[in-house]
Amino acid sequence: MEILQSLIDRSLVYQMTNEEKMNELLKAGSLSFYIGFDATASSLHLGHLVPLMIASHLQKAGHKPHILIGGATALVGDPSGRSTERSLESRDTINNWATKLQTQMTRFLDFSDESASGALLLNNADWLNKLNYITFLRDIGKHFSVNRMLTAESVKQRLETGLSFLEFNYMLLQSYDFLHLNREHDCILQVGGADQWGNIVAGIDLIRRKESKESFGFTCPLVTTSTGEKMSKSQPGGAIWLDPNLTSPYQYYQFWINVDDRDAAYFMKLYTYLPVSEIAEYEKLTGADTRKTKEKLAYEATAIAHGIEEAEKARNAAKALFAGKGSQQDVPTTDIPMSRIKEGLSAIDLFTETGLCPSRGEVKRLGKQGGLYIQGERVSSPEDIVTEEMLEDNALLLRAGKKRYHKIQVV
RNA sequence: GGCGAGGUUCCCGAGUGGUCAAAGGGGGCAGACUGUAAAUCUGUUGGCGGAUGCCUUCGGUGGUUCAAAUCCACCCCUCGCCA
Repeated sequence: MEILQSLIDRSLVYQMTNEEKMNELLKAGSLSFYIGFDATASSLHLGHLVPLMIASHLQKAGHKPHILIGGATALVGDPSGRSTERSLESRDTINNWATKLQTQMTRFLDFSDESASGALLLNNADWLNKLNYITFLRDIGKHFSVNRMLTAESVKQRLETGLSFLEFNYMLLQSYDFLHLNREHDCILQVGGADQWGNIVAGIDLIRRKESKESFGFTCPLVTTSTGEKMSKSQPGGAIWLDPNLTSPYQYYQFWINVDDRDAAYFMKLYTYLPVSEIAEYEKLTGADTRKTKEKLAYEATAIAHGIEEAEKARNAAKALFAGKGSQQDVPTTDIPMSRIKEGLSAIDLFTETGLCPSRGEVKRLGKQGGLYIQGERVSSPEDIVTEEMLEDNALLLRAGKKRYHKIQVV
């Protein structure tokens, strides 16, 4: 199977330059490609997943990924696909974030030195921060036509709401990154999200002008759910992060198992390594059977992001809670000393302490609406003290709403 | 630099001295119905507190007033037109 075709089959490709030639190159042998991620938060989130998966597929096919952490470009902020200017963070913060992102990526890519296709991590701060403004303008800036930049879709949109020169420069910096990687690492392919098209093409042009060499690019679709939501930060209940401290593996699993029916098989293609032929079988499932697809999807996706062990736990917990099968040992748990129970803790205390509810007011509201449960019993007065008699195996199972669970283990 | 418009709670957007924790919509959350789905209907949507109480919020800082998101001064930022 040709790698390019298999990416297309998985709906991972949106647009590309010179498909025929790129396909030949990808078949001919190992090539170097690059994908950039700006360090704009301390963790990657769902919106970063597709590019990571593409990098992973390409690596498995023998190509060498260069993962660019935009330590410098994050200081500028890419206007593409954004309606407002990004807030400016300090350099220290961004460096700190960049380090964290690096570790998360190791789940998706092999960074070992031994293999010829071992992924390389680079931070564009290493070369961009050294640039001299005048030199840069003369060497690089002169190759960019403002007239043409103004016609770029990403810029056009921002012309309505405003765009500062800082952001307007982003395209030049990203193009320069590509040029740099082309020179230093022989990168001839850049992969990015659909909103990166303009930046990628600009880089290809720059390489042609400066090096008289051909390079390539392709973009992946900006994934949206069937209900039109972006797969980035605005999911129900907040962003889904890859950092287990921000989004636990259990929550991560729950996100996937709760996707819309219409997205289940599609997401399988995008976010797992399951062969397309196998996914085709899942696509045949309809109605309630779609749950099987989602269970598989959730398990696979969690295994990729958090490892098999965590995926197993998340699955066990889900089975125990929602299907009543197996033990509840893997359900997210908080330990509480017996002394505190004896002192008297109310549902309000327990639900806020476990993070099931953000505030005491929220607990009361939930109670009023009938969404509070302890040991499967609806709690109507959250102020009531929880008694020792309610414990079962020294544990309490809390539930907020239909599907948010947390266990209290008394020690 | 000049002139004009504007910065409101998660988002959009109303609100021009008390009745404003702030209309309406979106989103979120909850209940019912289900398959931990969708659609639909209903409720709810700043924090704390044992009721009519207090605290934080309407770009920032000061001020006027018994009382300010609403008035005044200065500042910051955005947009448009002009230069």
